[in-house]
Amino acid sequence: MLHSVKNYRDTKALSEIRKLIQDSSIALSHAEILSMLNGLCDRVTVYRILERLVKENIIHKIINVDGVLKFASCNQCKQEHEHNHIHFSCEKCKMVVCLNDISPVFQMPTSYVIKQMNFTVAGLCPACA
Amino acid sequence: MLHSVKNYRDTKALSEIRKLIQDSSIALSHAEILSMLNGLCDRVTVYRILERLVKENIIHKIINVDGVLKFASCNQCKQEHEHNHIHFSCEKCKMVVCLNDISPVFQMPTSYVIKQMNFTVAGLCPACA
DNA sequence: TTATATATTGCAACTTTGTTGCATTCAGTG
DNA sequence: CACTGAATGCAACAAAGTTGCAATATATAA
Repeated sequence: MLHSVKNYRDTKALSEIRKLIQDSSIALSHAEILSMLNGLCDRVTVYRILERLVKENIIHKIINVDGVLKFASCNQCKQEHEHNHIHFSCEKCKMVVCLNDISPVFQMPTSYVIKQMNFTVAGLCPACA
Repeated sequence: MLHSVKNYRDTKALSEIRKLIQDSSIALSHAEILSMLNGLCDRVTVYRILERLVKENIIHKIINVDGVLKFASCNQCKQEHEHNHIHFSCEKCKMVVCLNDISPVFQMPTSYVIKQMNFTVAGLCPACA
């Protein structure tokens, strides 16, 4: 796991949110995390912790088809942060999952500088199909 | 161009918004469209017209990396509505453009039912690079 | 263990974005 | 011209996200 650069401190809210995301097989939204925390901390704190974890490359941000932000852990990421896999967003149960093994192949014009990618396929997940 | 199914009516706001999107080389957000209209109609009307135009397959919806919705015309779409091209989202000038010629290739597990796709690559556009 | 510096939090207030209900207005038809 | 209902504006609301600041808690040194 990549290490903190700054003097980050270990708090109950931080470790709990980190655990929630790491233990989840699907990506979680801010609202979902907040309710799972059961009042452990404030709404604003969740925003700030998620922001930190993204910055630290411990979790990554996914936008589902409804425009809702979801967060998932970066287990599959090696040294380099790799996000060029596909995310699947179920239209029925709203779950979002990383399909880490599937990397789309495409050719960008050289005039563009690529920094990040967000590939989302939406439809029905195996459970809802 | 695909035709309206319902008894839609031609209003100033509708034609103006349609023209704005059609004439723009980049995708526009609700906020951008609203300010370009210069008070021609209400905020809510813009939402409703955009919703209609998407439903009519005249424009399509893109989610940029910041989670902001953008709208672009469907010029490149043939009979069938095709959205499996890449969208580029510039981190600096925030512009979003459809790269209609670039279709990523990938293989999904058969257990998933695919209904729509959203491929966004972010970084620096040719002008900002 | 205690003291200290500062990272983190909670709260309040605010902005932005999007939605809904309803009375009014306006486009299209006979 | 009159009529029907689609479209609009307005107000009120809800959800999502941000910011400033005082209070609190964590890591480190003493």
